[in-house]
Amino acid sequence: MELFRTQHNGTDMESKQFAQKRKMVAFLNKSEDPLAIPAICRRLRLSVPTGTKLVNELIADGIVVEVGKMETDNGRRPVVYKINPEYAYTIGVEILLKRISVSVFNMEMVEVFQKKDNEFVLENTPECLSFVVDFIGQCLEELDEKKTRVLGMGLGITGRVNSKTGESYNYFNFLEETLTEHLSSKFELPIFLDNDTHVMGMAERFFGKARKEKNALIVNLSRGLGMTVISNGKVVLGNQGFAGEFGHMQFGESSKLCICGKRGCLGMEVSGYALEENFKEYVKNGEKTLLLPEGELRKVRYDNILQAARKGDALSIALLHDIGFKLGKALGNVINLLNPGSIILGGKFVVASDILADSVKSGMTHTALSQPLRTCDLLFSEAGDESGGKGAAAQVLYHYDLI
Amino acid sequence: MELFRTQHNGTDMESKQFAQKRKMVAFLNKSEDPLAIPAICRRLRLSVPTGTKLVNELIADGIVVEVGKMETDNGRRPVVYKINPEYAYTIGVEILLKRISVSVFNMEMVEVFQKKDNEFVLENTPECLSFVVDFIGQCLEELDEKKTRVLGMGLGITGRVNSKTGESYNYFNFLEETLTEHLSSKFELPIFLDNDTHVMGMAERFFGKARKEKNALIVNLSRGLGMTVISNGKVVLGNQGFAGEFGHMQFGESSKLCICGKRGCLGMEVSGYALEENFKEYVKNGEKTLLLPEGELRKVRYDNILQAARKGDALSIALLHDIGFKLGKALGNVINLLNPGSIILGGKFVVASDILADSVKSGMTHTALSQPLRTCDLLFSEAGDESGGKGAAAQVLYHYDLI
DNA sequence: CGTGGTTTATAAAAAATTTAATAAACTTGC
DNA sequence: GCAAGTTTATTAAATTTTTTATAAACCACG
Repeated sequence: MELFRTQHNGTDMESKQFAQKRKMVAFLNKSEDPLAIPAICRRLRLSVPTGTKLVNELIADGIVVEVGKMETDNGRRPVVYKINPEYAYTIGVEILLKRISVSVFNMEMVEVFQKKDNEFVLENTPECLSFVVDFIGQCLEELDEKKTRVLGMGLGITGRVNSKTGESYNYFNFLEETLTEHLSSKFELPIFLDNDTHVMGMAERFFGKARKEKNALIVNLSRGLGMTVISNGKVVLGNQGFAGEFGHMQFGESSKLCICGKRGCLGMEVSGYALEENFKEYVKNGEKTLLLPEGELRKVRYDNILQAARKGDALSIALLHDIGFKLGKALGNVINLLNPGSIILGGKFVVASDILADSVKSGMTHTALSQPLRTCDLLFSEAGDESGGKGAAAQVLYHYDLI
Repeated sequence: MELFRTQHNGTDMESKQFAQKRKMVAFLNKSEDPLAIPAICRRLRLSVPTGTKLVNELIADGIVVEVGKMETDNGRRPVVYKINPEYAYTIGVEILLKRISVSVFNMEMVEVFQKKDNEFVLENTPECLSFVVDFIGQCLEELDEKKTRVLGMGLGITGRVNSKTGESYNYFNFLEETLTEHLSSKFELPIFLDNDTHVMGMAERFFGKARKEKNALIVNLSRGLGMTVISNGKVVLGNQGFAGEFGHMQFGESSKLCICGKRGCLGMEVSGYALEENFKEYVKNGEKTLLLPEGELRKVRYDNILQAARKGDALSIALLHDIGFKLGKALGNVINLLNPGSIILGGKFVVASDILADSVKSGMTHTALSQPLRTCDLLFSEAGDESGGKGAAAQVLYHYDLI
């Protein structure tokens, strides 16, 4: 832990060795496979004897473990090493409108602890904040001896967030200090904050379908619409961390008033909210659907419409196609601007990926230039609904250059 | 030169020292002010005696020069050092539709040589390519002894370019090899290729108004419309280097057919071309203007309209306002997506910056969210019309991590 | 099944770097 | 104007790192 917790900025021998060890740990943790000492030494420009010395010290500290001997084509087989998966842990907290979850991961990002509350309702009140603090605090208690080996805690919260200052604008904005400062003082851990969409994008970038992609767009299509932009392998946060407000881009033909105060926001036409609204309007106008009469119209949520579409409900499918086409057109514009290698569609809408795929692609051809479009893959996230915690925790590893 | 030309990948002493020297040179060249040995050593985690040794070797190689003693508040004044400005040179070539220019810069980016041909007309023919090759070749001859000290040549060419592979798609696309390969074989120099807009963006990023900005948009508004996106301090090239096709984003209300084969491209409404078209249409419909009857209508170029606007021609001003407003609306969308800290307007339209500023800002408020808009500055490039060479040459320095 | 070729690992010798000590240059305060 | 404090520069001693040499592990080929 000392290796990450303390800052070594001197020019003395100890600082240099700390820096080398940190680079070594970074290299080992970023590598998919265990590494041999000669390979490590080539990368770090170190002689084999010193490399061996440093690795042995890292083993003595419990940071690195020996894995075994590697199969090679010729020559003596090297002993290979990896980061001790139980050396340290990261915490990922997801605070959504109707759910809070706390996940704890080991160095291999295996979830070693999870606790969630699906009854939770996010409100911008001190009571809600102290519930959140208590909830996280309980989880920390349950961690027992692991508690002392936590590198940091990453949070993903709905709403607008300045991930650079650690401020949350929509929720818990009544504090004197920033939300990050508040949580730091409560838990005495390094805290990293971002919005739910960026956190989902991080998960996709580091563990999901954008793992090998240096330029990607990750769309979060659930009740709202957001985007994470990956350029040069890094998440684009922008000047204040507000980047990715895809749902508030003005592409639309509609003139519905958005909560942001503008008309024509894409999110008013492409989102779970829009799906609900459109569905209700069509049904009121006498359109038939498989969904009803099971539930009352006002109780229908976009999740239900997505399920109905999967079951073949014509109205739901038609509405989804419409949304997919509009989304595709908007994405085509972003393709022209950023030339991504792949676009990953995530969020609750992925359950209807079969229905969306064609309409999104069709929309993209309407606006994207053929050259950048040709090499841009449209993929659907396989991360699942509860991957937010992983992305939230990834912020911690990212900060320590371990990912 | 050896320091940059050769690759040192070993773990031996010589490679390590080469790597350290390269880092030292990078640090010195990136610094605005000359640096003292203790400051260098702190950054490179080196003891003062070794730092001194390396600096002395760099001086012996002619790479570094002593500047003098620095004023400090207390203590002995340190001797400060900088890169020898005449140690090496970079070449920047700009190949536009109606101009070719070759500039040579020293390490301080002072132009030590320039040659241009304003009669040049870019055509996708072998003849035009050999003219270009000859033109550059002549410039190299005229460099005399400096010729042996050229780090590399960067080119900015109109049209679509894959800067990663070095291919040019619109011009000189008849070659078996890539344009970069072709030029490399002709000049035996490291060659770096990108389009004119990215090259202009590079100039703005490293020497212009985006110098201290990690997240910026640089708009190239001339006869066409392009953009360079800067995120996390780096130029966003995208998967194939096509990023920045702002002019082909579909925001427009117009349905004019663009050369790309689509309708509604922003460049059909916001560009020098659009300005010309709109002007002609209005004049045909009997609108009055100060510009005519000096020239015939079909000879009017957008440059003339911009000048007329500066002189107070009501029609030209009105048309510019319209373009500015539309541009602002489109930029507002990109603000929502990327949250830039500043937007720099460059290209030929900057002569009318006074007229554009308000209308662009007004357009931006129509689409941009208030939070990201508030901290986004709208600036106008001061780089001037012939700064493309500087940006082209910057590619070389960027490649060697000297900028 | 042994010899030659290849890669890894370890131990002693050689080289390079850091540390510590000292001198030099400069400011401030009395 | 001199002593105390601060920072840079240089030199010699101590430490660390690399180099070299040697052994170990493994494959392929005859």
